[in-house]
Amino acid sequence: MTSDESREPVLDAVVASPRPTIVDVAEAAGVSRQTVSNALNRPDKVASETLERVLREIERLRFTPHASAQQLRRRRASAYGFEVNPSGHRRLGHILDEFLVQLTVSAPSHASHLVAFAPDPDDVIAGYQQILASGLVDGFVLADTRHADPRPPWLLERNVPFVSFGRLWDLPELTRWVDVDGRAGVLQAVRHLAEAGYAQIGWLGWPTGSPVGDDRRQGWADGISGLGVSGDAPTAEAVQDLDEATGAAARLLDRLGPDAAVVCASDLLALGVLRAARNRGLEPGRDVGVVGFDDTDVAAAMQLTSVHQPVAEAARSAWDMLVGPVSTPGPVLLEPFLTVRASSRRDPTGLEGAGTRATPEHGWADDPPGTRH
Amino acid sequence: MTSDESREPVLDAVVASPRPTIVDVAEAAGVSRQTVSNALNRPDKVASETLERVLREIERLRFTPHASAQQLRRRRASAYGFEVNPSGHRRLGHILDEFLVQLTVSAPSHASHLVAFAPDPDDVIAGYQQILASGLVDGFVLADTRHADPRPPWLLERNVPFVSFGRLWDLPELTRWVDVDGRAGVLQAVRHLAEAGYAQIGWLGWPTGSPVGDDRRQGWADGISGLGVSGDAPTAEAVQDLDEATGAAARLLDRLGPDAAVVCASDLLALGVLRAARNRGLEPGRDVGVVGFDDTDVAAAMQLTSVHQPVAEAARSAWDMLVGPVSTPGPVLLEPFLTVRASSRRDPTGLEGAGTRATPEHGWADDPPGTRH
DNA sequence: CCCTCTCGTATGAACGTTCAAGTCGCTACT
DNA sequence: AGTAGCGACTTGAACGTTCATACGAGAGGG
Repeated sequence: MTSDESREPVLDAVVASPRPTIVDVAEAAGVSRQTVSNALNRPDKVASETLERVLREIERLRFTPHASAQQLRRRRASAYGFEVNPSGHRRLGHILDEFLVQLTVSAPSHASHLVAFAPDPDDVIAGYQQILASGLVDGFVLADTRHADPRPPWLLERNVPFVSFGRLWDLPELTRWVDVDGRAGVLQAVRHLAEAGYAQIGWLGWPTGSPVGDDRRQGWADGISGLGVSGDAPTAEAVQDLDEATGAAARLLDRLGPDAAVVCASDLLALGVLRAARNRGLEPGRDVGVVGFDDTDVAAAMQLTSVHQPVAEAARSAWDMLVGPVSTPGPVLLEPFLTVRASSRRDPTGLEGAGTRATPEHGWADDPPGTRH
Repeated sequence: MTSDESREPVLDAVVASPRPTIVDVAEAAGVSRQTVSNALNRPDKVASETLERVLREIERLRFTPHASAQQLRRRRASAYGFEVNPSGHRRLGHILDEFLVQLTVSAPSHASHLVAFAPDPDDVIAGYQQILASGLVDGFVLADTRHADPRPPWLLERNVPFVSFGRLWDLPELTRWVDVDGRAGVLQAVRHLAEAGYAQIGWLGWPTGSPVGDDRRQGWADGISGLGVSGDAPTAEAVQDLDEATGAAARLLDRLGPDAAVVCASDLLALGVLRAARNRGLEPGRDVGVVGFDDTDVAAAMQLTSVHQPVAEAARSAWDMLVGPVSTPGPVLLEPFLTVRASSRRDPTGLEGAGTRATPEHGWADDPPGTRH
């Protein structure tokens, strides 16, 4: 209203290109810095008329708060570190890459962003220490938690916020994780195969001892006993390597009767089954059912039925847990779903192509009526 | 030397946990803020004795400069945006994911870091605009440049630093890109197949019109004519889809004589050839040579010879171009290399497993004596 | 009528650096 | 001898916010 105390050369138009500051907006709207700040951060504290005027000026001047200044003053980066690995063990499947993408997609709704970093493999903790000490990030999203992982204890000790994608098997008292219920996924696979009419369902997994692998195998065991199909339920083991898998699959097929199916702990292992089957003239789907795990693009390419992880939902949960109130979520265990393709269909529907699709093809849309526990 | 003007309670030990600031270091070393700053940023401006003392205190107090404060004062974020996409077209191969990882690995040596962001697909530019206006990033690394991509002109107009992974086909005057010489890669593949003794070498590519695909095809054409193998050199086309590829491959095989080989524009297309070959009882490698492109993990899994892109080197070049002096690099075109697997070996060496390896297996170590133009 | 309370807004200071412009002492040129 | 120049270091200010606090006006209570 009273607008004649500013005697400096007031220009109506946006003068130069240098980014406008909060002070420019304040002057233009005839209020103080703080009111502009409030208009953005605590709109309820500003009289509605003033608020409107300020917001109008913000729009007109195309003002965007300067992130570094906010970070400095707020003493918070609103950023989180995500460790990426020069794919030594970039096994089949970029679940983690996809997880990073989904985290990034969800970041804005938490007024945060992600900073990628690659610690020295010889001293991973130092990498975390450094990026944290610089104030570049407030915390971390862990993925690919190893057995006896040094990171969770280290972070815990320093009170650094973090969340893990993948259960913290070593630290049962910790609840800040999201994971996908591998057991439930494999259970679904077993039921699906039983319904499809396969006479016998075997398991091809990793050597016992890996928590993830054991969990998935448990799903198979539960499925088998639940069906009462019991009788004979052969299993085989192979490490994550195609040749090994092919060999193990061949031996497994020897022990399975006709019309059998195999559920696998990974798409790569499943690939081994496909290969072993073809080697003896069996057509996947028609002659032997095969189901993989992870729904990698290889699975899509090979028309392999596979258990799909709801990565987008996992990312959302991770954010909630990371930035939400300390009280909120507890651990989250998500139910995966099956992407059915030709490798588990006995009917010859898909013969002209390579299989029809009952489920969203690439699956990447993610998250059906996603269930959570 | 003179150390008795500080009368405040001087504590020798690190007192509280709040992060030490440059002032704490200054006091501890008996110098001014600016000298500490200089010790870190312009060591040549500091007397060696003082320098040593300051650095010692920095170490002792575990001082790390506060990134936000630096960014604010320097008016530079030393950060660059990298757009990630919710993998609609996450076709076979995570070249881009791997590129992101390698960029991240190289970031520290340029005193920079990467911020991932996912713009609204309906207004990509707005996403760039916003993250830029907030001062969170100084520039961008583009990847997956589309035809008629709006981003390069937009960035150019605003003088925003950027570099592209992938040629800027639309803007020949722009030189700030790194790319992999697809033509040269395919040429290598053709020569390799000829040496291996395949009688005839066909091409399975994408429909004409995509710059990348046409470039790769040119490598095949060059290879064929260079070898004088000429005569009959059939080609076929398919879009990036396994069924299409399998069909096209079948038709292509019909037109090829015995002992022929096929070079493909992608691993997925090559997968189609493998499949078509097996459908008619041909053993890849022994009966028909197959080479793919991208050296995805699918290629590794299927023992498919493939052209490997030196992604790590590409990332390094991208950084050089992005943060280096305006004068430096010009465009960089990197030579890919061939990862040879069973699918292009006529001898039966690999029969017990699935093929022996002449080249670093997973290839991810990247970058042989990487050649650059 | 005075006192207290609340609401809306304003002011000074601070966050932790680096820039720009000093000061001081010494050397070396004219 | 005067002074310009240089090297080593210091000081005030600024970067653009938000925190903590203060202020003034009006409402409500005794």
